[in-house]
Amino acid sequence: MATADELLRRHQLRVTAPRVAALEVLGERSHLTTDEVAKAVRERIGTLSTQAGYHVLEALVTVGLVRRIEPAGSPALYERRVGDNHHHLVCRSCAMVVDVDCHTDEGPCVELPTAHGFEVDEAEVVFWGYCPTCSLRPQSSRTPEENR
Amino acid sequence: MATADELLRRHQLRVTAPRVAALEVLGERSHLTTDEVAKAVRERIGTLSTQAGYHVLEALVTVGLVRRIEPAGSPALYERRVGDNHHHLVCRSCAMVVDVDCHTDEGPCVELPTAHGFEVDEAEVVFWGYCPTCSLRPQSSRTPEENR
DNA sequence: CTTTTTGCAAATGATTTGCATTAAC
DNA sequence: GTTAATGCAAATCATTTGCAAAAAG
Repeated sequence: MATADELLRRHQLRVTAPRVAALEVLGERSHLTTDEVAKAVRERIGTLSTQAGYHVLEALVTVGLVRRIEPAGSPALYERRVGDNHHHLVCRSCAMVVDVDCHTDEGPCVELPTAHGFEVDEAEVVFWGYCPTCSLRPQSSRTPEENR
Repeated sequence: MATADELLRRHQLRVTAPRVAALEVLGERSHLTTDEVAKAVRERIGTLSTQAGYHVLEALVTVGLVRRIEPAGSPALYERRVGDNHHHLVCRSCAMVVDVDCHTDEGPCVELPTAHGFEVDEAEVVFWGYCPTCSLRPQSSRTPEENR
């Protein structure tokens, strides 16, 4: 796998400590909020303002190095897996997010609607339910972090 | 079709003017924001506070009379079509939302993942793209309201 | 040295919460 | 008369914006 530096250069982004650290953090853990990324980056490089956290992630999302997912009701989450069209399983109780691969050998697992004259470029699939732990104790007060 | 009064009673909700009006409004127009619903309700019954608008919609969503959809980056939208597992086409440019029926005679159009121990109860599918108008003039500044 | 990125502060916008008042049952 | 719904105010939380300072190329 390419280093963070190479990835950034390849996408015409200046190589800065916050960006490198953010890419590395997201390479290790997935489905992190802006805040969680910023915190982890701070642990690596010392400081990072909240706003810089937003800027960094925005830049990475724009060039396609990072994917932003925004499950209803929670802050945006970021992940490194991009372009493989995987989907997400979200727990209604603790907001834990799990990746789900799209297992259909014969093309995409959802057919893109051609009607309505829309130019569709992405299908976003979110499966809502309860994770194993929350199924057992539904009024769980665990935080998503505990599950990641 | 049942009247708003009947629907509310059936779901053990007190029959109040704001709730009746909200149901009626959503029976006529779909994909409205809290604000748009509140405005339309005011036109029917005189006044309604913003907060009451949130309360009313929350109550209707909770009993399943109304569905809330939350496309990334925009405020929540509400619709009366519930339980038919239809999906949404969202324009990246003007945020217009269009319903898409799920055309698969042999069961649901997306297979629910059984792995990971999740109890999945809903599959939410959002198709992102550009509506016909925005495909032609991509930097469109039209508002979603113009399209609904 | 030029352009981009970061840091700081303030603003925005949707939504939630607490509590008194009012209306439904 | 009880309980639930509404109205009002204030608070919260994620995110955006504007601009000056710092760092990358």
